[in-house]
Amino acid sequence: SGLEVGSEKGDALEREIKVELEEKELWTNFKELTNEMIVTKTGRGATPNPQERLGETTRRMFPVLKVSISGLDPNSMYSILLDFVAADGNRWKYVNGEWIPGGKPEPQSPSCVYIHPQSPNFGAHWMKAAITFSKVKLSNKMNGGGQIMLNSLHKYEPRVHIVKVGRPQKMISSFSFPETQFIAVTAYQNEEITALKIKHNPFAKAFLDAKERCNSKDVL
Amino acid sequence: SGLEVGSEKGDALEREIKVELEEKELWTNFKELTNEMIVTKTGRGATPNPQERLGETTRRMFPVLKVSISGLDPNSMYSILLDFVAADGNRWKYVNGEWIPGGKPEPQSPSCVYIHPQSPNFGAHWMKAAITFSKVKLSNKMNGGGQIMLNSLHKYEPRVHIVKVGRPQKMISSFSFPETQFIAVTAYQNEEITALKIKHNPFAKAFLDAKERCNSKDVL
DNA sequence: GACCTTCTCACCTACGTGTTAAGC
DNA sequence: TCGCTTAACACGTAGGTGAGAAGG
Repeated sequence: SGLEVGSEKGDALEREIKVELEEKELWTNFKELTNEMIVTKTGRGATPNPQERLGETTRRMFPVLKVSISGLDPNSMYSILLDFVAADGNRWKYVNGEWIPGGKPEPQSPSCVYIHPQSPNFGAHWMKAAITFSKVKLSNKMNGGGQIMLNSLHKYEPRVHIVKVGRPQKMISSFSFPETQFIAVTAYQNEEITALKIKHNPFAKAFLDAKERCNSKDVL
Repeated sequence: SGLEVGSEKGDALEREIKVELEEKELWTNFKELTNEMIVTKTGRGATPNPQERLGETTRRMFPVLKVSISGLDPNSMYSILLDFVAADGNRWKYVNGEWIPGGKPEPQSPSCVYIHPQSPNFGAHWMKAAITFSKVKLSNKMNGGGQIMLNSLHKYEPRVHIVKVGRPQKMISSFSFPETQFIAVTAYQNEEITALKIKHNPFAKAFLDAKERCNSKDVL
């Protein structure tokens, strides 16, 4: 908060803003296997009629990043931002069931910023419940939309920014979460990651059911 | 803007806020037949498994209320609200293909207020594109959720409020749209209204298809 | 019976999954 | 060939329609 100069009555001079990651255990399960996130191009998923290019369905993150925030001034206005920091200077390869650094990395400019759709809002709003970034979409091509462009086979660490708005001097606090590091991929490399995604993501239920059918066949 | 006392530099002393209804022609088509909107109870729609009472799907409005706003201060913060004013003191009946006033009206307290989900936001945000109230849900029972309770068989007129936030003296401007008047019903009375809803609402496509199948049979 | 409300249903829209085969 | 990316796909989640039968 060193950027903040002066204060009006009603504002605390010094507050300690805290941002805590939710669902740490789930994230840790993924991190132990080296997490992967799918990035797609313009990224339409299912399109029955190829003529209609309406739903630009790029891929979401799974797990979804959720944080709880405390220490804001309830009556001040903030925007909450998310971006992705290159976690190291490497390009990664999956060889013989292992991720190893290799190859020249792409020049890493900082990722675009995703603005939480409830921004801007009062400190009280952001603190009353966990903040969910379920709608952020990851892409490997820049294409104007609200998507975040990442380089495939590079490692990233999600980072949350809290920006105080509505006054000349903008105070920004940033927080990142090592548990949520992942390698961007165009297709899953580690099948244990695939299995863990299917196990926990409701949208992948079709494949969970398929696996259960196989298991019950084995029993019979 | 008579409620506003004093102003800081950068704020216009007097601005004329304008709110214009979008899709006037569609609304007028409905109004000419006397528009109806379905209100349901707690309002679950399709529930494959009756055990799971998750999606509390009360009914939306159709057409959807959309407005464009001008004359706000781009850098000030506003919330946009929607409520429903009793259009008259009557209870209405549909008799022989006609709506006629009759019966004792329910005591009319003003409806709850629906806060546009993008609230609060900058004037610039609200002015850059039409504002859509697609997610407001109408109900005939009060049940805590974000739904708006209306009395069935009473006539209402949607009204939009613009509230300047973040300062002690709150300026409120209100606008209503006679074209959007409707009678709340638990089931459609006028089948011409039903037909018009099916014709224009994509979620009713199933019934549009059914009608087309009938028509092509007639031709054969 | 007449009027109004409630519930269940089939059928859509809209879109988030990993799979698989084809491209490069 | 190999490594990586793309596109079409089947199959889910999630939920918005009016229809029609059942209640009150």
